[in-house]
Amino acid sequence: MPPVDSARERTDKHDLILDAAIEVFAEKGFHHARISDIARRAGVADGTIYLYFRNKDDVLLTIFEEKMGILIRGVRQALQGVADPLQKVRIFARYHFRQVEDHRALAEVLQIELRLSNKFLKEYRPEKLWEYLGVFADIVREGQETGAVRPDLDPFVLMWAFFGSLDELAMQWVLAKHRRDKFSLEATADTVADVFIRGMAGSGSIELHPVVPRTVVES
Amino acid sequence: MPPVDSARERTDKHDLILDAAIEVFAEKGFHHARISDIARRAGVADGTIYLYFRNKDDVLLTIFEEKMGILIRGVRQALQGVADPLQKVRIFARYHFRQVEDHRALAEVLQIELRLSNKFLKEYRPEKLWEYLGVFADIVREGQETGAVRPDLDPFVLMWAFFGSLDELAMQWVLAKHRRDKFSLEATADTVADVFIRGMAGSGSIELHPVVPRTVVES
Amino acid sequence: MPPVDSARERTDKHDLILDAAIEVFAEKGFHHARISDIARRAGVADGTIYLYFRNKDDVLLTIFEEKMGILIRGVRQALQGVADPLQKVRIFARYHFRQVEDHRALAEVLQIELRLSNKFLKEYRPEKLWEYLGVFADIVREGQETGAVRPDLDPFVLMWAFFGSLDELAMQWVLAKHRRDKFSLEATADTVADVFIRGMAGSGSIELHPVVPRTVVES
Amino acid sequence: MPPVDSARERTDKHDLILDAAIEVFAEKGFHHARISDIARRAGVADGTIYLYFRNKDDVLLTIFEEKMGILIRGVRQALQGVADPLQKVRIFARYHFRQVEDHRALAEVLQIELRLSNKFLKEYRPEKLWEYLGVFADIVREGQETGAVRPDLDPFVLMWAFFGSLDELAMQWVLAKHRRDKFSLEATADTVADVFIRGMAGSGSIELHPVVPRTVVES
DNA sequence: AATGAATGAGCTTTCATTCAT
DNA sequence: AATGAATGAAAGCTCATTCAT
Repeated sequence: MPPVDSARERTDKHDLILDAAIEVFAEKGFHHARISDIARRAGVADGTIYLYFRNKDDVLLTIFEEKMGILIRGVRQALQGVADPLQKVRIFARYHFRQVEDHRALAEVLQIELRLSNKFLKEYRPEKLWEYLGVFADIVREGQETGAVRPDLDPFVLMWAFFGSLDELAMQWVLAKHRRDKFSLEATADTVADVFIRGMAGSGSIELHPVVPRTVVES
Repeated sequence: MPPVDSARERTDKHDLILDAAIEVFAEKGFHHARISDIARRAGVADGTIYLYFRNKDDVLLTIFEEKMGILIRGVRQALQGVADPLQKVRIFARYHFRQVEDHRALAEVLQIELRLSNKFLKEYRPEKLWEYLGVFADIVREGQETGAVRPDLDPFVLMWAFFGSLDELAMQWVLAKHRRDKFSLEATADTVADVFIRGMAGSGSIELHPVVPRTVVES
Repeated sequence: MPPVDSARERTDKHDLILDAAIEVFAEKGFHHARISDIARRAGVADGTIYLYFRNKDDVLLTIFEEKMGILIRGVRQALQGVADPLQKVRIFARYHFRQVEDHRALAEVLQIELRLSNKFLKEYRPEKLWEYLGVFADIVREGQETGAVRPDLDPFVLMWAFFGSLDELAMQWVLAKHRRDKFSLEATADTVADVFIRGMAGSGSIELHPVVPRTVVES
Repeated sequence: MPPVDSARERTDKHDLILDAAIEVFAEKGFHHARISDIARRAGVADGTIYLYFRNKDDVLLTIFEEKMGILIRGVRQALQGVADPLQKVRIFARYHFRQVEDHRALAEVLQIELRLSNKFLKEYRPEKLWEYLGVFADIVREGQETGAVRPDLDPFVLMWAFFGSLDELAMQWVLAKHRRDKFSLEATADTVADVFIRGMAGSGSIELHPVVPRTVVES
């Protein structure tokens, strides 16, 4: 993920609080993090947090919204100038894991703590996530138009399957911190990309594996 | 999923409480479910729950342990007699989604509520999950020995990638209940299986294995 | 007011808490009384209060409800066997002030603290108060039927005027505790009764003061 | 009530704030009214209020002090030129209720919100109220000197009894706004006056004083 | 084994008030 | 005089857990 605030004043309370919250959430977990912990870390009073955010949930959700925005801009930029859809898949995977690796605390919050929030999972519509994944879905659709991607694959299903793989591996990588068995995210990115690229590829692109007709499966 | 415990009486307090808990957790969420809710639903006193479980977390974890045990036995049985590793992948996917579809309340608890428990994500070692996924990792290893699966793929990475796909799609399917846009898990199983089978397959291996009819899975 | 619990166990938590609350409310005021103050005084845990009452307001309202019930039964009993409506007015006044005098803490709560509760003044319908005052309104109506009370007086207005007088004097007597100028409630009862009896009396009963026709006033 | 402050500019912050406060207190209640609400309504900054008033309580108390001052001057003026003490009682009652009727928001604040303030009831000495009621007590004493009022009545007791009646009825009238059963304060004034006049009158005094037409009061 | 009344720790949020500008 | 961003104290209520019966 790109630097959160490349050249702005560090005293802006909004950012100050969010950055403190990311650290505290990553350390203690959302549920166990007290507002006063965040306030102390940010160097402001408890009440100040409520001048910038509605409540504790809002702090978490804002982290999600703002950081996802950055993520979306980042992945679009990384894909710029790349023509081959399958190549884009690899870039997407690498980009995703790179962000996780470069922003561990943030990744931990996004990967784990966000999911601990009832509000997030059940009430909130994570449109920013959909937008992020929409970038991938567009790659699929584009590939299907050029014949690079098999036309029988549902972009919606493929999108969640791809994200599920990235997300689960990122989760395991983050959790590995608490255990002792870290693994390389970089190699993982290529493995996942390889599998999906071969799995998605249209007949014209990977000659070795003819497509099994879908109807057979559904017999 | 098979009957939870075919050989034992259904009035056994242990099972009575777990079944009540699954319903309550699915309805109100783990956090908002009160012990007294579970007790009332199970027809026992609050204190009785503590005769069978250490605490609220333990109830959730026990659901996980016991249900995963059933899942593991079930998937092994579904794979029995199947020789082709790639075919096994398809069966695994179908089996997984079939369980989600047939046990919605349980799936909701396993998919969503389980992740709301700090204990589960950070402190607990979900060995039953590893055992379940180990079945898949073994398929990969086996396939690599016979040449059906590309030897350059890390079974560990592949395992989490595959599970991530299944899990994320199951999550979206469960969450779709709260929204209005359900989709077919059956077709989804085949799409995911297709992508992974092609992605994993060693050269020239795909044509060899005709699809096993679905009835086998459901036996 | 009659003894709250003439011959019952003092360990009943409900009464224990209410009695403690009356004392604490009288001492510190409703707003400044903390639930933990009441709990400590009653010798129970904070949470126990919530087993018997919905919240702090409910404790105050229950005091009102229960004590007013006793007050109503008491005033009815005091009026039993008295035939003359004007005599009943005197008995009502004396009874009211006697209760205030005998139950200072309770009177203070009912007089002062109850009125500090927004809920009570704006949202709550104090039906028990209406029932208590209804006893007085019935005296008026009865007197109007026998000719003892002027027929042109609205019982509703008279009821609130009479209660206002009693209440304000009781308030001043209670507040006098905080100042230094106590006065006799007994003599006060007779003064108020005298004024209202003469003011209410029909022409047949107090010959000296012919009624000024109401129409003149409204000219 | 006469114009609040005829000789001074209406943009004076002091008055601006008080007028805003009366409205806000009447609408939301003293307790739920926030300083920022008053500030916004008055068109000033929060901090500005503290340049004119010590604190929130002081705002309420100042409303009381200033408005009571006006009330005192008003009632004295209404009584000017009236000789008969019993007639004065009627004028007092009419004047009091007329003020309540003409200044609902203010009446609501004085009737209800003022009593919600602990400070007012327990710590504050409402000398302005005493001065207002002193006008009534003086009427009583004066009447006792001329024989128009029974000499055995304690002016202090009578004063609180009379005020209690007025106040309670005004309270019921104000509260009736929240319910649906308004009643006429005008007729009520005469009823209360009638009762007290007869109740206070010395022998043979009543016939002497014809009722003064209402227009005098409204002059 | 079962009960369920009792416990009491735990924490978000509000808002009157301050004070640097 | 005026501002308004920042402060931080303060407490009601819930509910997992216990334990006497």
